Amino acid sequence: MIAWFDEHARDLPWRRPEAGAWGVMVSEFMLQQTPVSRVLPVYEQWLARWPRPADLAAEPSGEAVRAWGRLGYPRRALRLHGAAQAIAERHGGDVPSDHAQLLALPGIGEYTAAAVASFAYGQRHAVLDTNVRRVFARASTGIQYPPTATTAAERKLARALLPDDDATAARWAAASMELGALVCTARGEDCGRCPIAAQCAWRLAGKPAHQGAARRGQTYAGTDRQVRGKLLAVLRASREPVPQSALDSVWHEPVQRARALDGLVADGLVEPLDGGLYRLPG
DNA sequence: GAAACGTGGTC
DNA sequence: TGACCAAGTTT
Repeated sequence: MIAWFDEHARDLPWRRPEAGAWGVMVSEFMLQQTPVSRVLPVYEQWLARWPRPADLAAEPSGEAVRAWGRLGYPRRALRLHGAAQAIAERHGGDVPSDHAQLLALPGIGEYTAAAVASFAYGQRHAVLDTNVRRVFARASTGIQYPPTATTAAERKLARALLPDDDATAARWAAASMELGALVCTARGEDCGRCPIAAQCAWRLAGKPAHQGAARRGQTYAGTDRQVRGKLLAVLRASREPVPQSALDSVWHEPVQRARALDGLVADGLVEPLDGGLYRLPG
Protein backbone atom coordinates (compact mmCIF):
# COMPACT_ATOMS: atom_id res chain seq x y z
CA MET A 1 0.00 0.00 0.00
CA ILE A 2 2.75 2.43 0.93
CA ALA A 3 4.80 1.50 -2.15
CA TRP A 4 1.73 2.20 -4.27
CA PHE A 5 1.32 5.54 -2.52
CA ASP A 6 4.95 6.44 -3.15
CA GLU A 7 4.28 6.12 -6.84
CA HIS A 8 0.72 7.38 -7.22
CA ALA A 9 0.08 9.97 -4.51
CA ARG A 10 -1.30 13.22 -5.86
CA ASP A 11 0.86 16.28 -5.43
CA LEU A 12 -1.49 18.27 -3.21
CA PRO A 13 -0.34 21.53 -1.59
CA TRP A 14 -1.21 20.45 1.94
CA ARG A 15 1.05 17.43 1.53
CA ARG A 16 4.13 19.50 0.90
CA PRO A 17 6.50 20.11 3.81
CA GLU A 18 6.00 23.87 3.62
CA ALA A 19 2.28 23.49 4.33
CA GLY A 20 2.97 22.98 8.02
CA ALA A 21 0.42 21.97 10.61
CA TRP A 22 -1.75 25.02 9.93
CA GLY A 23 -1.90 24.17 6.24
CA VAL A 24 -2.86 20.60 7.06
CA MET A 25 -5.52 21.77 9.47
CA VAL A 26 -7.02 24.28 7.03
CA SER A 27 -7.13 21.62 4.32
CA GLU A 28 -8.90 19.17 6.62
CA PHE A 29 -11.61 21.68 7.45
CA MET A 30 -12.14 22.50 3.79
CA LEU A 31 -12.12 18.88 2.67
CA GLN A 32 -14.93 17.84 5.00
CA GLN A 33 -17.65 16.68 2.59
CA THR A 34 -16.03 18.66 -0.20
CA PRO A 35 -14.08 17.47 -3.28
CA VAL A 36 -10.37 18.26 -3.64
CA SER A 37 -10.88 20.12 -6.91
CA ARG A 38 -13.14 22.69 -5.26
CA VAL A 39 -10.87 23.11 -2.25
CA LEU A 40 -7.62 23.81 -4.13
CA PRO A 41 -8.16 27.45 -5.17
CA VAL A 42 -9.74 28.50 -1.88
CA TYR A 43 -6.98 26.81 0.08
CA GLU A 44 -4.29 28.71 -1.80
CA GLN A 45 -5.97 32.07 -1.24
CA TRP A 46 -6.64 31.29 2.40
CA LEU A 47 -3.04 30.39 3.24
CA ALA A 48 -1.69 33.37 1.31
CA ARG A 49 -3.93 35.71 3.27
CA TRP A 50 -3.67 34.01 6.66
CA PRO A 51 -0.35 32.14 6.79
CA ARG A 52 -0.63 31.57 10.55
CA PRO A 53 -3.55 30.90 12.90
CA ALA A 54 -3.07 34.27 14.61
CA ASP A 55 -3.50 36.05 11.27
CA LEU A 56 -6.97 34.60 10.88
CA ALA A 57 -7.80 35.06 14.56
CA ALA A 58 -7.14 38.79 14.22
CA GLU A 59 -9.90 39.17 11.62
CA PRO A 60 -13.66 39.35 12.16
CA SER A 61 -15.31 35.97 11.69
CA GLY A 62 -17.28 37.39 8.78
CA GLU A 63 -14.10 37.68 6.77
CA ALA A 64 -13.61 33.95 7.14
CA VAL A 65 -17.16 33.32 5.98
CA ARG A 66 -16.63 35.60 2.98
CA ALA A 67 -13.33 33.98 2.02
CA TRP A 68 -14.97 30.57 2.33
CA GLY A 69 -16.84 31.43 -0.84
CA ARG A 70 -18.95 28.67 -2.29
CA LEU A 71 -17.28 25.72 -0.60
CA GLY A 72 -20.48 24.94 1.25
CA TYR A 73 -21.28 24.29 4.91
CA PRO A 74 -20.13 27.80 5.89
CA ARG A 75 -20.30 26.96 9.58
CA ARG A 76 -16.96 25.31 8.91
CA ALA A 77 -15.49 28.75 8.23
CA LEU A 78 -16.84 29.99 11.53
CA ARG A 79 -15.44 27.01 13.36
CA LEU A 80 -12.05 27.32 11.68
CA HIS A 81 -11.97 30.94 12.75
CA GLY A 82 -12.89 29.91 16.29
CA ALA A 83 -10.23 27.24 16.27
CA ALA A 84 -7.65 29.80 15.12
CA GLN A 85 -8.63 32.06 18.00
CA ALA A 86 -8.30 29.25 20.50
CA ILE A 87 -4.89 28.35 19.07
CA ALA A 88 -3.76 31.97 19.32
CA GLU A 89 -4.99 32.30 22.89
CA ARG A 90 -4.39 28.90 24.41
CA HIS A 91 -1.61 27.35 22.37
CA GLY A 92 0.81 30.18 21.72
CA GLY A 93 -0.21 30.43 18.08
CA ASP A 94 0.87 26.92 17.15
CA VAL A 95 -1.52 24.17 16.09
CA PRO A 96 -1.40 21.69 18.98
CA SER A 97 0.08 18.27 18.32
CA ASP A 98 -1.81 16.60 21.14
CA HIS A 99 -4.81 14.62 19.97
CA ALA A 100 -7.01 15.59 22.93
CA GLN A 101 -6.19 19.26 22.50
CA LEU A 102 -7.02 19.06 18.81
CA LEU A 103 -10.30 17.35 19.59
CA ALA A 104 -11.22 20.18 21.94
CA LEU A 105 -11.07 22.77 19.13
CA PRO A 106 -14.32 23.79 17.40
CA GLY A 107 -14.98 21.95 14.16
CA ILE A 108 -12.52 19.17 14.94
CA GLY A 109 -14.03 15.76 15.54
CA GLU A 110 -12.77 12.22 15.62
CA TYR A 111 -11.54 12.13 12.04
CA THR A 112 -9.93 15.57 11.83
CA ALA A 113 -8.09 15.26 15.14
CA ALA A 114 -6.53 12.00 14.00
CA ALA A 115 -5.78 13.39 10.54
CA VAL A 116 -3.95 16.49 11.80
CA ALA A 117 -2.01 14.54 14.43
CA SER A 118 -1.05 11.96 11.83
CA PHE A 119 -0.42 14.03 8.70
CA ALA A 120 1.05 17.11 10.33
CA TYR A 121 2.92 15.53 13.22
CA GLY A 122 3.60 11.99 12.07
CA GLN A 123 1.77 10.36 14.95
CA ARG A 124 0.17 6.94 15.03
CA HIS A 125 -3.62 7.24 14.93
CA ALA A 126 -6.45 5.37 13.28
CA VAL A 127 -7.60 7.82 10.61
CA LEU A 128 -11.11 6.78 9.66
CA ASP A 129 -12.65 8.83 6.91
CA THR A 130 -15.16 7.69 4.32
CA ASN A 131 -12.39 6.52 1.97
CA VAL A 132 -10.55 4.45 4.54
CA ARG A 133 -13.79 2.99 5.85
CA ARG A 134 -14.73 1.85 2.35
CA VAL A 135 -11.29 0.33 1.71
CA PHE A 136 -11.39 -1.55 5.00
CA ALA A 137 -14.97 -2.67 4.43
CA ARG A 138 -13.99 -4.23 1.13
CA ALA A 139 -10.45 -5.43 1.72
CA SER A 140 -10.88 -6.74 5.25
CA THR A 141 -14.56 -7.22 6.03
CA GLY A 142 -15.57 -8.30 2.55
CA ILE A 143 -18.57 -6.01 2.09
CA GLN A 144 -19.14 -3.39 -0.57
CA TYR A 145 -19.92 -0.42 1.67
CA PRO A 146 -19.26 0.41 5.33
CA PRO A 147 -22.12 1.09 7.77
CA THR A 148 -23.76 4.52 7.78
CA ALA A 149 -22.02 5.62 10.97
CA THR A 150 -18.59 4.57 12.18
CA THR A 151 -18.88 1.56 14.49
CA ALA A 152 -16.76 0.24 17.33
CA ALA A 153 -15.86 -2.72 15.15
CA GLU A 154 -14.45 -0.41 12.49
CA ARG A 155 -12.34 1.45 15.04
CA LYS A 156 -11.04 -1.82 16.40
CA LEU A 157 -10.16 -3.05 12.92
CA ALA A 158 -8.45 0.22 12.05
CA ARG A 159 -6.31 0.07 15.19
CA ALA A 160 -5.40 -3.54 14.51
CA LEU A 161 -4.27 -2.77 10.97
CA LEU A 162 -2.17 0.22 11.96
CA PRO A 163 1.59 -0.31 11.57
CA ASP A 164 3.55 -0.19 14.84
CA ASP A 165 5.99 2.52 13.85
CA ASP A 166 4.70 6.10 14.06
CA ALA A 167 6.04 7.35 10.75
CA THR A 168 4.94 4.20 8.94
CA ALA A 169 1.48 4.44 10.51
CA ALA A 170 1.12 8.01 9.32
CA ARG A 171 2.21 7.07 5.83
CA TRP A 172 -0.16 4.12 5.85
CA ALA A 173 -3.06 6.33 6.89
CA ALA A 174 -2.47 8.67 3.97
CA ALA A 175 -1.99 5.75 1.60
CA SER A 176 -5.19 3.96 2.55
CA MET A 177 -7.12 7.17 2.20
CA GLU A 178 -5.63 7.86 -1.22
CA LEU A 179 -6.47 4.35 -2.38
CA GLY A 180 -10.10 4.94 -1.49
CA ALA A 181 -10.09 8.30 -3.22
CA LEU A 182 -8.45 7.17 -6.47
CA VAL A 183 -8.97 3.42 -6.98
CA CYS A 184 -11.49 1.93 -4.58
CA THR A 185 -14.22 4.54 -4.91
CA ALA A 186 -17.92 4.58 -4.06
CA ARG A 187 -18.84 4.85 -7.73
CA GLY A 188 -16.81 1.83 -8.64
CA GLU A 189 -13.59 -0.01 -8.03
CA ASP A 190 -10.63 -0.44 -10.36
CA CYS A 191 -9.10 -3.64 -9.07
CA GLY A 192 -6.62 -3.72 -11.91
CA ARG A 193 -4.89 -0.73 -10.34
CA CYS A 194 -5.23 -1.86 -6.74
CA PRO A 195 -2.07 -2.95 -4.91
CA ILE A 196 -4.01 -5.20 -2.52
CA ALA A 197 -6.47 -6.71 -4.96
CA ALA A 198 -4.95 -10.16 -4.44
CA GLN A 199 -5.89 -10.03 -0.75
CA CYS A 200 -9.19 -8.17 -1.00
CA ALA A 201 -11.91 -10.08 0.86
CA TRP A 202 -14.73 -8.50 -1.11
CA ARG A 203 -13.16 -9.26 -4.48
CA LEU A 204 -12.29 -12.81 -3.47
CA ALA A 205 -15.91 -13.32 -2.36
CA GLY A 206 -17.11 -12.38 -5.83
CA LYS A 207 -18.02 -8.78 -4.98
CA PRO A 208 -21.42 -9.42 -3.39
CA ALA A 209 -23.77 -6.45 -3.77
CA HIS A 210 -24.49 -4.18 -0.83
CA GLN A 211 -27.17 -5.56 1.49
CA GLY A 212 -29.87 -3.39 2.98
CA ALA A 213 -31.67 -0.23 2.03
CA ALA A 214 -30.06 2.39 -0.13
CA ARG A 215 -28.79 5.38 1.79
CA ARG A 216 -31.25 8.20 2.10
CA GLY A 217 -30.74 10.66 -0.68
CA GLN A 218 -29.90 14.19 0.38
CA THR A 219 -32.67 16.23 -1.15
CA TYR A 220 -31.78 19.86 -1.47
CA ALA A 221 -34.19 21.79 -3.67
CA GLY A 222 -36.68 23.67 -1.55
CA THR A 223 -35.00 22.96 1.76
CA ASP A 224 -34.00 25.45 4.42
CA ARG A 225 -30.46 24.65 3.47
CA GLN A 226 -30.97 26.00 -0.01
CA VAL A 227 -32.60 29.16 1.34
CA ARG A 228 -29.76 29.70 3.80
CA GLY A 229 -27.31 29.35 0.94
CA LYS A 230 -29.09 31.95 -1.15
CA LEU A 231 -29.33 34.41 1.72
CA LEU A 232 -25.68 34.02 2.62
CA ALA A 233 -24.63 34.45 -1.00
CA VAL A 234 -26.23 37.90 -0.99
CA LEU A 235 -24.31 38.88 2.11
CA ARG A 236 -21.01 37.48 0.85
CA ALA A 237 -21.32 39.52 -2.29
CA SER A 238 -21.76 42.82 -0.47
CA ARG A 239 -19.08 44.61 1.49
CA GLU A 240 -21.80 46.87 2.92
CA PRO A 241 -24.74 45.83 5.12
CA VAL A 242 -27.74 44.87 3.00
CA PRO A 243 -31.39 45.81 3.62
CA GLN A 244 -34.03 43.22 4.40
CA SER A 245 -35.52 43.77 0.94
CA ALA A 246 -32.35 42.48 -0.72
CA LEU A 247 -32.70 39.25 1.21
CA ASP A 248 -36.44 39.01 0.56
CA SER A 249 -35.80 39.03 -3.17
CA VAL A 250 -33.98 35.67 -3.24
CA TRP A 251 -36.81 33.55 -1.77
CA HIS A 252 -40.50 34.11 -2.26
CA GLU A 253 -41.93 32.15 0.65
CA PRO A 254 -41.85 34.45 3.72
CA VAL A 255 -42.20 31.88 6.50
CA GLN A 256 -39.37 29.70 5.30
CA ARG A 257 -37.27 32.72 4.45
CA ALA A 258 -37.63 34.13 7.95
CA ARG A 259 -36.86 30.77 9.49
CA ALA A 260 -33.70 30.44 7.42
CA LEU A 261 -32.53 33.95 8.30
CA ASP A 262 -33.22 33.37 11.98
CA GLY A 263 -31.19 30.20 11.78
CA LEU A 264 -28.25 31.99 10.19
CA VAL A 265 -28.33 34.63 12.91
CA ALA A 266 -28.58 31.99 15.63
CA ASP A 267 -25.59 30.19 14.11
CA GLY A 268 -23.53 33.37 14.13
CA LEU A 269 -23.24 33.46 10.35
CA VAL A 270 -25.28 36.65 9.99
CA GLU A 271 -25.37 39.75 12.15
CA PRO A 272 -28.56 41.83 12.33
CA LEU A 273 -28.06 45.58 12.61
CA ASP A 274 -30.43 48.41 13.47
CA GLY A 275 -32.74 49.60 10.73
CA GLY A 276 -33.43 46.20 9.18
CA LEU A 277 -29.88 45.81 7.87
CA TYR A 278 -27.87 42.59 7.82
CA ARG A 279 -24.23 41.73 7.26
CA LEU A 280 -21.65 39.02 7.79
CA PRO A 281 -20.47 39.11 11.42
CA GLY A 282 -18.08 41.95 12.12
C1' DG B 1 -28.81 7.51 16.44
C1' DA B 2 -31.06 10.50 13.40
C1' DA B 3 -31.20 14.96 11.38
C1' DA B 4 -29.32 19.29 9.96
C1' DC B 5 -25.92 21.45 7.54
C1' DG B 6 -24.07 23.87 1.05
C1' DT B 7 -22.54 23.31 -3.31
C1' DG B 8 -21.61 21.52 -7.68
C1' DG B 9 -19.92 17.67 -10.54
C1' DT B 10 -20.88 13.13 -12.45
C1' DC B 11 -22.95 9.07 -14.58
C1' DT C 1 -32.73 14.24 -15.67
C1' DG C 2 -32.06 13.27 -11.15
C1' DA C 3 -30.01 10.61 -7.64
C1' DC C 4 -25.65 9.91 -5.79
C1' DC C 5 -21.42 11.50 -4.05
C1' DA C 6 -17.44 14.51 -1.93
C1' DA C 7 -10.92 13.95 3.58
C1' DG C 8 -17.43 15.21 8.88
C1' DT C 9 -19.15 17.74 12.98
C1' DT C 10 -22.62 19.13 15.95
C1' DT C 11 -26.96 18.88 18.23
